Amino acid sequence: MEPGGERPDETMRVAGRVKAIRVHGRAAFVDLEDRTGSLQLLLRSDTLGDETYRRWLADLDPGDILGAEGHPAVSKRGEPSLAVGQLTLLAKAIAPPPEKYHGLQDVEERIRRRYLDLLASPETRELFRARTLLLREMRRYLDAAGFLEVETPILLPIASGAAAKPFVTRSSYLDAELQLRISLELPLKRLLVGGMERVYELGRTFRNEDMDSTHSPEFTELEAYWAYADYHDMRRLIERLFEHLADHVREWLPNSPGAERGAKDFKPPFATVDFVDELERRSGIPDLLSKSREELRALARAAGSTVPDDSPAGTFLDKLFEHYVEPHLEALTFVVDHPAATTPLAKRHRSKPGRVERFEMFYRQTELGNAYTELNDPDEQERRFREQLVARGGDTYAYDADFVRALAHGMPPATGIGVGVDRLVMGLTGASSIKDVILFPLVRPR
RNA sequence: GGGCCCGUAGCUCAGCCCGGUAGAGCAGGCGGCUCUUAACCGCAAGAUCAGGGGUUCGAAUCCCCUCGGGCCCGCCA
Repeated sequence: MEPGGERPDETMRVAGRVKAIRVHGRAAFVDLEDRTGSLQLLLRSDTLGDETYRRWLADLDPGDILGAEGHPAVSKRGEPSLAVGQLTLLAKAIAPPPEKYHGLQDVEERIRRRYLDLLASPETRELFRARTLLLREMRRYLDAAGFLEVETPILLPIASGAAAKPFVTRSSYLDAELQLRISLELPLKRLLVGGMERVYELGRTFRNEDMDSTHSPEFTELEAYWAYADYHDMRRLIERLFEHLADHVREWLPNSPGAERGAKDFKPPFATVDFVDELERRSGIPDLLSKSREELRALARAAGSTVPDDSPAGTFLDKLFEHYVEPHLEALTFVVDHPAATTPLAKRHRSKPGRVERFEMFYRQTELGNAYTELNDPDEQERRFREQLVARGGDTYAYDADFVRALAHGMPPATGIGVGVDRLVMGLTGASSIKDVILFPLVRPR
């Protein structure tokens, strides 16, 4: 069609939100936007009748949701348009939208009133769409690998499977305290005992800790458990998943420099460092595995840690690692074969004494996930839980007696992994705060 | 929990150092304009300057406290 042209024989109907109104006396342009994009409506006094034209414009505000019917046309400046014959107000915007050019800038308002952020910012809409697609792709990938998605309890008598403070609530009916889960691990391993050989859960986990750019009190975790496989198998599975997601994110966020970098960084091969060797190298401290709890505590203190004196030995090793090694883990790195004292749920290493078969993934100084060859010996599991209990201070792995009883019935040798999904989405999209990838992050009530 | 920074109209910002009683753009109102796309032109309106207290003849501005947020540290798989 030529500029100024119109097809009076064709009729089109559209609906969307008014983004901008430009009135020129007896003609007006209205930008209408929906999920597929933006279309210019052309309203003219001469075709609509002056009274109708004036009444419609008088009632029209940015943010209104309209239905429009008319003929395809091209404006004199060449913009594809709809020459409107009928206009229907579908919803009135009483409150104004954010500033039309700068959008919503205030960080707090963008989080507290996410609907306005989404309304004003296509980038925000695209990011959250990408998040959903990434989660869908993780499910597809695991489903195709023969894993079964399951749902396990969020409300539990004792939250265990990790060292963290739980949220506490109550059941009126049971007249009993309940805790919100801090991990998915123990229920999923019970399913291995029950003969479900490949399971995963993708769901919300809760930890009653401080919030910052990489910690949210409720966050999304992926955990997968795989019978008759070990942590080498798991590493191959997760590396292929990362590569798969990296290929997709570039396509879903084609204009995002953050996603461009993420896609590149999540392509294998990835660096590998041995937990103990790397810590000894970076810190200059020899023979870490032969140190007593008291010696480790003194070393952690010297490195500036303030965790309680009666924390378990593994906590001090973790603190030393966080202080000496983590700051160097910029590129995606697999840290492997941790000291046994740090990890009560992992199986002892087949050849390295004092170690477990474990890997952790780090990207930009932040842990993305954690995997083991799972401990399946009930007697040793009980001992390892009890080692945690000698320490009274700090957070420890809560003793879950029924879990030990379940292991006594035989859990197949298996590997398992936990992934911080919000952090993975951050890494793949280049987001710098966990709040940027959670639609409605927890904020202090006003 | 500690340190630093921020909070001015519905939105985006200026004014704060150096105290003199709040200014613009967008949105909203009124008027003009038949080709704009961050439309434009004119007029009028819109602000307990986050809240409270203090210093001062006078506080958005200086000081203290509180609330909310951001960043760093601590704590946290």
